[in-house]
Amino acid sequence: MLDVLGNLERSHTCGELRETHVGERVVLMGWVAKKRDFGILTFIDLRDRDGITQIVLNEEDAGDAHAKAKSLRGEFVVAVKGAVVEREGTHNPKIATGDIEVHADEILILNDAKVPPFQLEVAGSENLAAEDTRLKYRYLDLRRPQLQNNIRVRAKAVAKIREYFDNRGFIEIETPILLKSTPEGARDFIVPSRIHTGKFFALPQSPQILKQLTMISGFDKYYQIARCFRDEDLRADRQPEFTQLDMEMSFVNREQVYREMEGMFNHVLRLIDVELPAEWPRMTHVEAIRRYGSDKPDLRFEMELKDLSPELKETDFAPFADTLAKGGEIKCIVVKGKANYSRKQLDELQEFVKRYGAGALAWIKDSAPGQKDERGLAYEAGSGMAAITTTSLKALDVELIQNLVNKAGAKPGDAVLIVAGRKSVVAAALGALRNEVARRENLIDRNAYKPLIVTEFPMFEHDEATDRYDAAHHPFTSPMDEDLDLFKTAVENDAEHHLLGQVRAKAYDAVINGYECAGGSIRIHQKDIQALNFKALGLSPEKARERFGFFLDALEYGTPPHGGFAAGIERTCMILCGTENIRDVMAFPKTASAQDLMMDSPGDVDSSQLGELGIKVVE
RNA sequence: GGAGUCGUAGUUCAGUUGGUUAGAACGCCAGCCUGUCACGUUGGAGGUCGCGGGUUCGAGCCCCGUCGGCUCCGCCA
Repeated sequence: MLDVLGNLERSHTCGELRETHVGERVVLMGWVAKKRDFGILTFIDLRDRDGITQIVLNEEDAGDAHAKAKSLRGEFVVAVKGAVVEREGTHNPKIATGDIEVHADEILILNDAKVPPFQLEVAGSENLAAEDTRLKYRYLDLRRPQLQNNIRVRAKAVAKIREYFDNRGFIEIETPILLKSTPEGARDFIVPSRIHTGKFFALPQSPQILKQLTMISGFDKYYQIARCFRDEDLRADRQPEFTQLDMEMSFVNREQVYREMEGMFNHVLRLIDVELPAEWPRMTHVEAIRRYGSDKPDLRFEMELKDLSPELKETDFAPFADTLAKGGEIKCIVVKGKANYSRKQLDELQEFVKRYGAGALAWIKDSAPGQKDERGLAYEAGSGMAAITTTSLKALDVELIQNLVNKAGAKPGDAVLIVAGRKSVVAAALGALRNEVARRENLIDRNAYKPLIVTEFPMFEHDEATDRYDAAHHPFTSPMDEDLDLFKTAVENDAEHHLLGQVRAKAYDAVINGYECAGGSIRIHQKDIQALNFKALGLSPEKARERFGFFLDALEYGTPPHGGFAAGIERTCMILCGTENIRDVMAFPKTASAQDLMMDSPGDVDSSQLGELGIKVVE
C-alpha cells in the first residue's frame, strides 16, 4: 500500500547536504537510484535533480522503516525523514554529498514504478541503450544527469538572452504561429482552416516579415524567443521545429548589429566561464571560402586550403589540365605528420570527398628522410630534400611535385591531400575534408571557443537547373552600397543578368567553432530597391504583390533603415553543452524521419475531423 | 529522392566455414549477508535472432525485399 504525502514538506534536495548539516533532521524526496541490502542494514541511493544522497536504514534503530526499505525497487518515489550523520571513515568522494549520510527513521513510499526498459544509471556513457528505446521512454532518459544538465543549461541560456536584450532596451514581442504560406525558402508546415474550408495557414519558418513590421511600427528594438518550423529533412543539428532568438533594430548599420551579436553570445558563453573577445574577428565570405572552403569555418585548428592551380597551369596530367581548362581549380590541405597515411586510410578519405562531388583525391606523402620511397625517387637524408612518395600522381615529374609541396607549405613527414574540380566542389570537398581530418587526428582543442563573423555574403545563388538567381539569404536582404550600381545594371539589362552572381549583400553570420550560430542582414527599406530585387529574383510585380502585398504596402509608409539577426538556440546550447547532437539539448526531439517515438506522432486523425476541414486523404 | 551503417534476452554485446540445446555481462526475481556506494554470495526466470520471402537436408549467419534507429549527400530563402 502506498503512502500519502500529506502536509510533509521537503527540507533539502538530494545534492545539498554537507558536513555543516550534521545533526539536523531533514526530509528528502526523490527516486530510488540504487538499493544495497545487507540484511539488517540497508543503503538507499536517493536521487533527485540535484544529486544523490545515501540513506541508511538499520533494523535495530528503525525496524518499520527498514522493513519498508526492503520492499523498495528502482525508481520508486519515496520521502525519507531522518538525521544527517557524518560518515565514519567511509566518505564517498564520487558524490557531492559523500561526506554525510542520512540515517532514516521513517520512509514514505509515495509511488512505485515498473522496472525501467533500460538502465538509467550505467557506468560509462558509452553503453547507453539504443537511442530509439530511449526516445520512446524520453521521460526516463531525461532523468539521466547528463540530459538534466543540458536542459537546465538551455533554460539558463534563454534567461541570459532575455536578460541581455531586456537590459539593452529591446522589447519582446510575440508574433503569430498561424501565418500565411510564402513559397520561397523551406517547405512550410501547413495548417488547414476550418472556418475557411480549403484554405491553409502556414507555420513560420521564421518571423522574418513580422519582425520587420515591428520596425515599421516604430518599436525600434524588437526581440523574441521564437519557435520556427521547416518541413525539410533532418540532420544531427537540425529538427523540424526549433527555437530562434530573433531580433531586429532600426537606424543601424552592420557594425551595430555585430555588436549585439557579440554582446549577446559573450553574455551567454559566460555561463560556461568562457570569455570571448569583445570584438570578434571578421572575415568576408570570399575569404572564408578561399581559406577554409566553408562559410562557417572552424577556427580551432589551422589546416588552411592552399591553391595549387598556378603551379599546375602547364601540366599535361589530364585530370588537372582539364579542370583548369574548364575554369576549375586545384587546391589542397596539408595534414601534419601524416605521410604515414596508409593506402586504406587515403581510400577512405577519397570516398569521403566523393560525397561532395569530387572526382578523386590525389595525395603527396612527403616522407621524412630515411623513409622508404615507393616510387624509387631516392633523395638522400641530409640533402635538404625529403623523399616524396605519391601513388596517384606518378605522372607528375619530381620537380613539379617538389614545387607543389613547397607551395602547400608541407614539411617532411606531412601528407598533402589534393582535390581538383569546379570551385564550388573543391571548396565543399576540401572544407569538409578539413573538418573530417581534424576530427580523426584529434586536432580540435575541446576547450577552445573560436568565434567569427562572416560578412559580405553573396546576394544571390545561381540555380543551375533553372538558370535563375535565388536569394541567398532572403528576398528582403539589402545589397551592399558599393554594389548598388552593379545590382541595378544586372537587373535592368538582361545581357548583364549574370552579374547578379557578383553582388554582395549586407548579410552576415555568427560562427562559433564551425557552427553557424546566428545569421542576419540589413534589410531593404526602400520600395524601389525592393522592387528591383523582386525583378532580379524573377518575381513579376503581380506575383510579388500577390505574395508580399501587405509588406510592400507597409514599406511605403515610412520604413526606417533596419536590420537584425536570428540565432539558433539549439546550436548555441550544443556549444554550451559540448555535444554534437541537437537531440541532446531538446527535451522532446524527433527522430531523423521526423517522428516522435514517445507520442507516436504524426498520427491519424478522426475522419470527422478531416470532414470538418474539407480534407480527403488520397492513397 | 540517394548513400553508408546498425538491428540477437529488459539493456549492452559475442555468436567461427551454414550444422545438434543461441551465449556473456549488467538488469530482473527469490534466499543469505552490519558499512556498502559498480556491495558480495547462492539459486532462478527470461529469446518471433526487426519483419516477409527465397536458397539449402539444415539459416542468427547466404540472397531478395521491407520496416526502424543513426550519420551523410540532395534539401534547409
